[in-house]
Amino acid sequence: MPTSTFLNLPEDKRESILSAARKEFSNVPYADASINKIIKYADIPRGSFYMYFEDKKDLATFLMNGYMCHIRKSAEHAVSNPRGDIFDVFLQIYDNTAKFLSKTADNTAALKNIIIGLHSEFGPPGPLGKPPHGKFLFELDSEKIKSLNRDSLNVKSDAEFSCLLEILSSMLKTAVIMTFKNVSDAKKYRKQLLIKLNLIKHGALKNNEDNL
Amino acid sequence: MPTSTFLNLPEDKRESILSAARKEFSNVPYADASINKIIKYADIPRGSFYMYFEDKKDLATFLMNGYMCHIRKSAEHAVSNPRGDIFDVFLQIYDNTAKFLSKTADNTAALKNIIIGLHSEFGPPGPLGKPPHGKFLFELDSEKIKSLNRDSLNVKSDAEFSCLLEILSSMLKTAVIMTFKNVSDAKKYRKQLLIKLNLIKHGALKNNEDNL
DNA sequence: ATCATATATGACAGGGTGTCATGTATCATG
DNA sequence: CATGATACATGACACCCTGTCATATATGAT
Repeated sequence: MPTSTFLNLPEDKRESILSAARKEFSNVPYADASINKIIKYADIPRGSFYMYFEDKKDLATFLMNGYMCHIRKSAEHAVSNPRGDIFDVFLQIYDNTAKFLSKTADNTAALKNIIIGLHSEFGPPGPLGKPPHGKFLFELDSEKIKSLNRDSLNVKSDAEFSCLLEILSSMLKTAVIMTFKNVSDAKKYRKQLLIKLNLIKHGALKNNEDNL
Repeated sequence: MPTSTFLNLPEDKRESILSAARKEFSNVPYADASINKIIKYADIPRGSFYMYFEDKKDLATFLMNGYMCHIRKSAEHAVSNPRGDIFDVFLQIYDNTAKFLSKTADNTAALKNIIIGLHSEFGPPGPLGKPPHGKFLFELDSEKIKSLNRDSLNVKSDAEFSCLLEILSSMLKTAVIMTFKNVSDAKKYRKQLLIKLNLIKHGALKNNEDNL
């Protein structure tokens, strides 16, 4: 988290710093983005940066959260107010994300690099809601998601349910990351996600009559 | 790939460099491992390193391939000579890996850090056999794996089969990475993999009578 | 008016990477 | 053997980065 000092900065200065950061993160992959460049772009002294942020990851996470705010909210909404089954929830989340991406196509470069960079740093998907260093992307509230209706599911234990969630999470994550890498192929990735969901569906559902 | 110059080095010198590298990779996470340290440990001049390797990743990949040689071979064997269904192949690969890990528990630290580090760099699982920067872990020969018997599977198209493979790959990868992070919990991760395989199995199989 | 507290600043220490000009060995060949 | 080409070795160098800290300045409370 940025310090309160940063958050209390006059808006124009704050924005100019964030803008500089977006510029740098747009230009180069996350690992290569340098604080040096950012402070040059923003024309602030080195010390100030460390007055405001802990390090690069702190800044990047903050930027990402800003970007992802809407997406996350709609994801949480999808979880809290499920229209269909649990599979549909994950598809909905994907759709919301893809929609957001195509809408704000201009400023996506920075987000893309941050997402991909942080995705690497955060490592492979851990237990839901407990990623290594705080929330990332769609590590949804495990309480809410665990309270979802399981009646139609062919899972006998919590362990099985957790595994199912991990599978779904991982599918979603892959689809989202791929979409970030190549927004123009969103349809393709949605299709793949759909296929995957269907594959897992017919194992996770008690009844095997349902199609698509 | 290391240069031929490196490969033609007298064995003791070569080994001492690799040993130095293993030491460094054991000590710190991949991102923090430094060429500087390695050349100090190996007592070779800076220039020599770059005569032998392109960069850190080059060296790390080489080391990993050495480590993974057996595992990969047994994985390929499992693919070429499937005992059971395709799900069993992936389970077999996991078992081989876990076995190898518990056997060579001493020198695993370096391998662990490299695997986890490179896993991050290589990013999320791509299409089988076409990872971003060459083969990593279990990116199996897509030709061989695509020629596996699909009769008992409920997949109608190549696209569906590919998706299934991606799911299985991703499950396996997660299990392996987790096992690397915490070898002592291998049993737990195997159990989870088994549950996941079962979940996907009952959707991917035409007949839904089979248990476990 | 005074003092404590918050904020700003940039020089600095410490570390890292990749390159390159300059050596030194090796080896084929006239 | 002499000579020139080719491969290998070396470490100083240029350049980049990060995080800290002593010092300076503003802010605000008493």
